[in-house]
Amino acid sequence: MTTIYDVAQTAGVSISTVSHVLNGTRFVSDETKARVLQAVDRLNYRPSSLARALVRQETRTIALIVPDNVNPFFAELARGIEDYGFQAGYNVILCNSDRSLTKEQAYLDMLISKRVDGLIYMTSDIHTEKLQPLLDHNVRTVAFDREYEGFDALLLDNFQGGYDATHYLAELGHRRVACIGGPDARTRSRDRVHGYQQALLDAGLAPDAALDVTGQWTYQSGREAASQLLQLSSPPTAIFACNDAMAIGVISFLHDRNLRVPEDVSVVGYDNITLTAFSSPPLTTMATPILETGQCICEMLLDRINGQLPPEPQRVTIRSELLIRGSTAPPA
Amino acid sequence: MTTIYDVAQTAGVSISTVSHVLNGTRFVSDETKARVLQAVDRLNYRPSSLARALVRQETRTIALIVPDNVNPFFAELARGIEDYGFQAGYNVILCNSDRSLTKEQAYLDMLISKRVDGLIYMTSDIHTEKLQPLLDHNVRTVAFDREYEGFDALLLDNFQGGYDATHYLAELGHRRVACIGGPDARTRSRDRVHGYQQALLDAGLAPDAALDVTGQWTYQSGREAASQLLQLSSPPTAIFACNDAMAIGVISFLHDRNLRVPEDVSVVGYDNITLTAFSSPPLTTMATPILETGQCICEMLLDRINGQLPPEPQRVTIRSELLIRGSTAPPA
DNA sequence: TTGAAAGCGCTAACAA
DNA sequence: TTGTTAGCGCTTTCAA
Repeated sequence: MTTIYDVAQTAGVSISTVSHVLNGTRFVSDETKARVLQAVDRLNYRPSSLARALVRQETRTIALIVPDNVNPFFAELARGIEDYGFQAGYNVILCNSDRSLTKEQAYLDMLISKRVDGLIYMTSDIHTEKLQPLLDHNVRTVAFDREYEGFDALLLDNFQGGYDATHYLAELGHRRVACIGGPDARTRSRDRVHGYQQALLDAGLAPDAALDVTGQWTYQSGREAASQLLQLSSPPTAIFACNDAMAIGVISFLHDRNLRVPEDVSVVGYDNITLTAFSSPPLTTMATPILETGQCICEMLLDRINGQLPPEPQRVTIRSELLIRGSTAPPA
Repeated sequence: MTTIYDVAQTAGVSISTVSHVLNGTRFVSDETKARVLQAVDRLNYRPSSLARALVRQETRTIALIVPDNVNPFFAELARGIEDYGFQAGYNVILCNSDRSLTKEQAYLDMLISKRVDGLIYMTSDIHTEKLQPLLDHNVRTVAFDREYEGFDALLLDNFQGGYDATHYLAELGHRRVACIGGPDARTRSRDRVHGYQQALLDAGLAPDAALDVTGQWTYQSGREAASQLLQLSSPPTAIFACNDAMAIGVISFLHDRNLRVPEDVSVVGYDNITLTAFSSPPLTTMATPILETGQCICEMLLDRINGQLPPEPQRVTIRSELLIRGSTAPPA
């Protein structure tokens, strides 16, 4: 491996000169500069970010912890983050937690040791104390759709989204509106269900616990929830799934049962992942600007890292808006 | 930031002792060991992988370059890679190339500088000479679905897959079978189209250039290709899309046009991404064990890094097999 | 306009 | 059974 010493030697200068021409950190005569550059080229020299990071105390690497990068929502978010990071000269380490505390803990330890400059944290209900080491070790962290004391956060307006989706369905004339929530009872995403419940109340519709079911955010769990819902003696005419994947699962199940969407049952999703424009029928959903959200999170993190943010933790909330497509209609 | 010196000091030992108890690299008396561990704990010490990497000449970090991590196929592959890497103690840096040579080049440079131990390369037709620096700088590389001289590769049996899909359609009785290929004319994935063509020939079906169209691997391009195909004076009764996303796009278009799948048109995809089990109807596809393939690639890379592979470049080929679901039937 | 040298936080060879 | 010390490959202060 060729080092800065090799370059210095073949260029006939000192290593500090090489360093300075490479970083543009002080004036170097054109002639010496040329000799250095030529040596760099001839030796095919690539400076070691490792050594640099050790002295500069910054790695220009950030990490992203998601439950599962296959989930299209997180995939798109990751994409936005990676895009923003790339143009700013940062690399991103991808970590899947599977919502397992053990895996998260293992990753946290690895990442601190690797001295990542920052972390974007999207996942389970970790106890705040588990995050303490991040603070101690100077790993700037922004949380997504979660609030931890002392940490920046990018939030979603889940209550409003759940409310709007349900309100729309009620306006269409549906009186039996079901909701498929996520598994976690205490997280912010639960607010989508709360918004649903409130909208029902406001529309003068009696809440029915049987219509309020739970999924696992996956296609498959959407199918299962739909199955459960349709076994009811008085099944819903509209289903609001708290994310798009489950909504797609619902449509899949209805298709199997020869029920038509939206003629027999209306379906609304949440997030507006790319796929929803291409489902059959295209899905009405609470559209979130996912890519932009990813970029926004990364921007917040890099701003924090580079000291452009006020010392107190920041909170930014992103709203979703109803996007009407082919999966919804008035009840028959 | 607390260092190994701090730990040594509070434990009243030398730094080499600290290093050795942390790495288990030489015998240390139980008593000293306990003191060290206690100090580590009290100071909340995390060794710097950076410093370690500098002396050990290994970072335990690998990188993955994909065209786009949102594409479900690459997302699932990435997942398999990340899984395998994690359990082996490696982190993975995610890079999206958008099939842009410029971006790839920029990433290659960053990654070499970061001294990643290895790279998994899934993307465009880069000229082999662009990869030369990887060899020079000791970045072990395995290519996916591409062959570069001097590099390990994990390949897909694209010809056979294209053949099998088409053969199945012909057997069902279809005589007008269309194919939607990928954009790149010279890549291995093109073999799916070649397999299609051969199967047509073998079935005694006349090739028709109008039935052999091109997409961009995306949902949207699948829609567009379907639109083009259905404008034909004699449209196909079956469509083989060279990946699942395009197949989903085709179904989406047919749904818009009130054409039934499979009654009016049969559709076959390729890859078996998770989604295909939940489309309406579920998609018949050439199933590839995507997750396992990802793991297999990562295993190959780590084996190469750790010197468990023979010096000559390895080639492994993965076959896909027909998975019949609801999107195919005999022609009306 | 450039160079010498200290130091970033570790590992591991050598010594005791 | 443990300690001393020379690097790993850079950046940056101080000096010239």
